[in-house]
Amino acid sequence: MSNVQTNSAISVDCVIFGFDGTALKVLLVRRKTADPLYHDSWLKLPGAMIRENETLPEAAARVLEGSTGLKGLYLKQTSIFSDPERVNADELNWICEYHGIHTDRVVTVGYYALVKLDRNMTDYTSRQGAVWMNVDDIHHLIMDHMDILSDALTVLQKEVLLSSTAFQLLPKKFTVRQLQNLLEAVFGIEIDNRNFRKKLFSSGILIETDEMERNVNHKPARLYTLNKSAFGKKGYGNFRMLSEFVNL
Amino acid sequence: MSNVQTNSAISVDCVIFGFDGTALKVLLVRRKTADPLYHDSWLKLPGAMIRENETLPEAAARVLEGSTGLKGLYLKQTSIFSDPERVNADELNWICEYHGIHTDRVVTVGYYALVKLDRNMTDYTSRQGAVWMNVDDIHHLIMDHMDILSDALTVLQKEVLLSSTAFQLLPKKFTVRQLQNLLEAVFGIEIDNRNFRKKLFSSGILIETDEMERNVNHKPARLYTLNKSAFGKKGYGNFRMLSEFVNL
DNA sequence: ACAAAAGTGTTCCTCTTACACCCATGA
DNA sequence: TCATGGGTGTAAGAGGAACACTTTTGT
Repeated sequence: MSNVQTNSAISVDCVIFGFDGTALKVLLVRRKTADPLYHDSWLKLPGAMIRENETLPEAAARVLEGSTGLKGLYLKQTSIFSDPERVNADELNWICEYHGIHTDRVVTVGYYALVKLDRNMTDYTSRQGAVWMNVDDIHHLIMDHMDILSDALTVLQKEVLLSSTAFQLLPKKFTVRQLQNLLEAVFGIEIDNRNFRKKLFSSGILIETDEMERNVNHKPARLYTLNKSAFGKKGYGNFRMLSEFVNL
Repeated sequence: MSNVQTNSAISVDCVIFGFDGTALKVLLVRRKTADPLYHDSWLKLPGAMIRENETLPEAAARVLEGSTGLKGLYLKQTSIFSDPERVNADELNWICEYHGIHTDRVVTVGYYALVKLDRNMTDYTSRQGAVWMNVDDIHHLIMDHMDILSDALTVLQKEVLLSSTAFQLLPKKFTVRQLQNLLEAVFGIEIDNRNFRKKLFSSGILIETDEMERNVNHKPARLYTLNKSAFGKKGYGNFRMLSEFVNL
């Protein structure tokens, strides 16, 4: 009864989704190493080891704050990646050296976060040397980070369908077209603009403001805010879902 | 840079859902201890510590096989419970003693499994001293097992809505009424039988067999099987969802 | 014969779909 | 004045909701 594993290190890796009004992007960082061997596999998801007396969501929030400079962002756990072979010997060495620790095994927990991609955000992240890549253009990441990313995208899609999660990717005041673009980007579909507006307005989930877009070289669009009370709280029953507006 | 936690023990706890044709149940076990102090908090979810060179899904499958005698059951990870305080000092002592290990912290990963509750199953589990309780009747479990259970139920509801997961709870050949009861139990709703049949048959997700129920003291119902190809594979686009048949 | 659940159709009405043009702004 | 995306209505058809009685079996 005692080949029980007690010396695992646990890490978190964050898939930080951003939406710029048109395309869905993910924040990637470069691994810090002098070894030129890793040059073409540098890109990875931001992550960290958990510390003593820290919960996983706390660790993920710490990574998130480090990457974006913001606290209190939307954050949700996806899956755990626990294959004893997920980190090979070289990578384990790198990790132990980099963190100054000794461990036999690293299990990682995926989180995804949603941020509003504006100028402040891109300024901050580029100062850190991080990059926002279009989800569709990411094909290789180190270790099993592609798996973590795909998994997060699947979870995001389900969350978006069944809750008001999508609005975490939009500014407080947004246009109908931004919401439509977001759903089109997340699901890779096309939506009829007229019918979309009809359903959306009659559903009561949007509150009209008296503000308009500014500095666009076309007719400015009206800005709306989300009517949170039109969504249910928890559990089901009188539960409104964004899937009402999407045909998959 | 080195208050990094490296001596966590990782456990899995399984929420094993079963459906008997009418109600949704969960398999609970009693903690093995001589201490009478724990008498009224004995019930818990079946679980185990992970072993070296074992992935978490493997550990969960091991627990599942131990509890039900069956291999290859549907199994899905839900969340991680990582609060350093989730296991108090007494409980940590009990765990270390029971498993013959030393550790400072136990992080647990929730899994849920779906089983078909038939006579063989209940015979097996009652021989083990485990009990199948109605989901609605479970109010207290040890440690944070209630949280793990609630979380699993929420994930189950989402899965059932967006996939063919529900059929894992039914026998290969089932009646329309069993499927209806299942959806009613999982979501706590009522469904109009005539309209349900109409939608179901026209959707093409059921294949009619030429078998009937036996030994029921009313008109025997026809048995159907699931037409798996009517559901999409992965991702979205031409994706059929059970939510088509449910109004929340 | 009785009890218990299976199985079956129709009507009304709502909601979905498909589709094309004018409008307001910045350059 | 031109280019760009914002914003609007209607008609035809499909699909959803509500609703009650007959059938088949075991006891």
